Amino acid sequence: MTTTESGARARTRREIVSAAVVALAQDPGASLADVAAAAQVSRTTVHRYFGERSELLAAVTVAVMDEILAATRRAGLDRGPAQDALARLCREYFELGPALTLLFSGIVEIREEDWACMDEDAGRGLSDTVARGQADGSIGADLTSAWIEHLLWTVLYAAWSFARERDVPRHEALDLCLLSLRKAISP
Amino acid sequence: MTTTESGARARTRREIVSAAVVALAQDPGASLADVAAAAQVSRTTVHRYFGERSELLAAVTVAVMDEILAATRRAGLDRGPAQDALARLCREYFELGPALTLLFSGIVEIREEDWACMDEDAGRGLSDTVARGQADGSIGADLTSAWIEHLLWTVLYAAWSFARERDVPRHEALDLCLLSLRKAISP
DNA sequence: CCGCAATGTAACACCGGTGTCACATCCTGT
DNA sequence: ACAGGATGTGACACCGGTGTTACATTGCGG
Repeated sequence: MTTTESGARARTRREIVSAAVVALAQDPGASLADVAAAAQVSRTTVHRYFGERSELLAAVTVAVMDEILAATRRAGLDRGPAQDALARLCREYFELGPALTLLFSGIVEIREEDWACMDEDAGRGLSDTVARGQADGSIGADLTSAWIEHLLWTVLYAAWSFARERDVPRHEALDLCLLSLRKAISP
Repeated sequence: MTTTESGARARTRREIVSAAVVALAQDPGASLADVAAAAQVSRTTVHRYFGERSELLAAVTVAVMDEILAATRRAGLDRGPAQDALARLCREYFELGPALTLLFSGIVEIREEDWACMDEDAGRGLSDTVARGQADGSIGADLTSAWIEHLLWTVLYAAWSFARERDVPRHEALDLCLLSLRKAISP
């Protein structure tokens, strides 16, 4: 019955959202027409699914949050030494690509409460891992944990943009990132 | 004779440009009306001085470049150990504030050739200092110099935004930045 | 194969930013 | 006090993005 309809609608919807992620990452001022073109869809269709621009943005935000949540889960932060866990997290986040750009450029804003909610759900988040590392001495206590979290995100984005702008191979940029980060947060 | 006229015009012009720097740093999509308001000037006046938006943007770019150039000169990169020189550079750049945001957010684009030209003029730039440090062993050779430069800018901006978003005292954010950076690029 | 859902096309009004003007006002140096 | 430059005010046309609608077309499922 509605299986088909739901299937078709859901597919188009996903198509539009993921096109929006890419388009907005490339150009923060991308118009709905741009997004529609990227999704190989009429502008009218975009409006049919999302009505207002802000609705699309909201959907994009949710999509990005889902990606982050999944990546965080894959990283398995509670396994092994804290430094290794953070390195795994970086590798996962690095693969997020455009979503990472969106998050970092502030197009997508994630509220404090949502972060907390995600941490809850992801089997403990970034902040706990940092705290764990500082507790067992594998991560330096000379830096605030808040700063370390901020630093991780920033250096991660640095690596991503480094690979994108200069055309350095991605794995190379990632290695530089991991090395720098490990040195920066070591005791 | 034209001393007065020239003086008045130059003052207003500077006022508008510096207001534009602040306004654009706060909101990348700031309208000319916003800039005019920030400069306490009529929108018409802005047009009188710059005609098109792009002209204003160009003027802003020049202003930012000048600020960077001056900051770089003040840092005196050829004095003392490379690590200290880079720390001094960070301190100077950190004080750039909104200009730093503009530069980092890509609103202001500086072409490769202009960077080179500035380095020439600033008594040797960032890249030479990194190279010097790597040559004398005070900076690790495990990281590419290109990456270290990229990292420095990024971590600097991280500290700036860290102080701005969370309301951490600026000097505190700067200290965290300098410490992280020193550790990251040490041998 | 029929029918409905999904999509496309075209046109429209609306809004905000832009760029330009004419005219009024203010301020400053002489 | 006067002349001229600098600025403000209000108005205008223009453009691009937005949101809506009516109607045509396609295509998939029953």
